[in-house]
Amino acid sequence: MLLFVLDPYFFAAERAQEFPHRAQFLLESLKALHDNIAHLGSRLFVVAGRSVEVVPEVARQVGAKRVLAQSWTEPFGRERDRRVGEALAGHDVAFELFDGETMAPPASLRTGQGEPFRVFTPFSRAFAREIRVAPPLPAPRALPGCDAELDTVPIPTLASLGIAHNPRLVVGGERAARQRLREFLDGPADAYHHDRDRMDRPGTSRLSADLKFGTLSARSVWSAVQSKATGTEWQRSYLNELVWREFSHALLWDRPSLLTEPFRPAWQKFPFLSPTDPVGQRRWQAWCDGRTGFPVVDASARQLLQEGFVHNRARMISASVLTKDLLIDYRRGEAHYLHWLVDGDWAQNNAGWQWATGCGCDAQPYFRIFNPTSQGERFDPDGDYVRRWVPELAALPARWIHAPHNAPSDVLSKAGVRIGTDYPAPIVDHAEARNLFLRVAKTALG
DNA sequence: TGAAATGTTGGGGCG
DNA sequence: ACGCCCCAACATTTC
Repeated sequence: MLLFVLDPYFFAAERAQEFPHRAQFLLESLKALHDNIAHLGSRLFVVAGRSVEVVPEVARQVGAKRVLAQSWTEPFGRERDRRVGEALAGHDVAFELFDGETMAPPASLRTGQGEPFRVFTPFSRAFAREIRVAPPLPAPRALPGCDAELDTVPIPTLASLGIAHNPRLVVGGERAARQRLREFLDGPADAYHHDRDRMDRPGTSRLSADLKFGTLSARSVWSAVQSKATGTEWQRSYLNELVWREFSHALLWDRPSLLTEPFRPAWQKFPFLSPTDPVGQRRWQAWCDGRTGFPVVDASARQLLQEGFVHNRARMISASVLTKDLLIDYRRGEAHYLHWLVDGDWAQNNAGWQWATGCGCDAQPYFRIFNPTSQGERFDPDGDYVRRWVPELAALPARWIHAPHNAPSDVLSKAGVRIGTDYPAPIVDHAEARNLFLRVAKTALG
């Protein structure tokens, strides 16, 4: 029989509004799983409660001799797995964990000194040298049934959680995931290496939520890409991103404290603006709402709220602006992203934010500061990404769309944009903010 | 998986 | 023809 536990640790009904997009994706995926296995001779049993209590209880009720589960690698999932195993052992039930969240177990690779890697490039070399990614297992042809009367719950509806359905999210479930993979491989894949940074093009695979929830395993994606091509540039480039994902999971596995503390100790006392600082509050609100006056940043903020997804390049630019231009603690941005992202994953999200801030493992140096205008001009050259998410700027020509406050007044009036009324002036002057950050960082980081 | 400041070079306008 | 200057284009250094 197939059991899914709605554990309040990651799915508390009364707190589901804190992760509305992931709740939607998860429930859709559960429903799809339920429907997809109907012909296998059993069904999906959903129970609610703490895994450490309900799993042994279900095992007792059905007389199970063994329980199989995929391990979770982030700290609390890991602890949960440990406790469930302990509880089951007390009932003489075998507990077999298998890996699947990552392509190789997160502690697989070590440096010559036996230490966890701190730098991506050597990690990726070791991965290429030592890891043979196993092809995914075939789907089961049948599932053993279950006669016991179990205390199951129906798959919750979004409405019962007080969440409105968002039609703009990627659709959950394995079938939808496989279709996304197919569309990527048949479409933008072979231009991936040069289109992946283009915020205005559908150049990426959009599989992040599938990888997070397991509607597609990283191994499935790896194998599909491997069998599609050999030695091409797009393939190398894409597989490299999967190795980055692997690296991020490994980092958190070895250093659970990363969820609360920066990797680089020098950053622990970095003088970000206090959450109670009125200037900081204004900046924070503007960044969240998408009205900083930096079009790409505002586009990404609105895409996040509406689609639960942000293009990776836009994530990096927005993180750079929040931490460096606005001097706001990366952990607040990290939490905001985790709230809204459909692909919100503790390991990936944390690694991304620490990297962009410059406080992480193998992060970019603190003085590498993105210019939101020139980034926009480079990676959204026609301005279509901005036009899509910041419609009040849609009539501006590409020449000015990334710096509307600098546009000549006749251009602005022709486009129907009044700076300060229809669209804000930049909340900070980037050049000044950059200099200030460099000074602050130099002092704080030595 | 930066950007800005600074340095170098070379073409062309001009006295 | 020549030197001078300007500046674009590119390279290097710095943060």
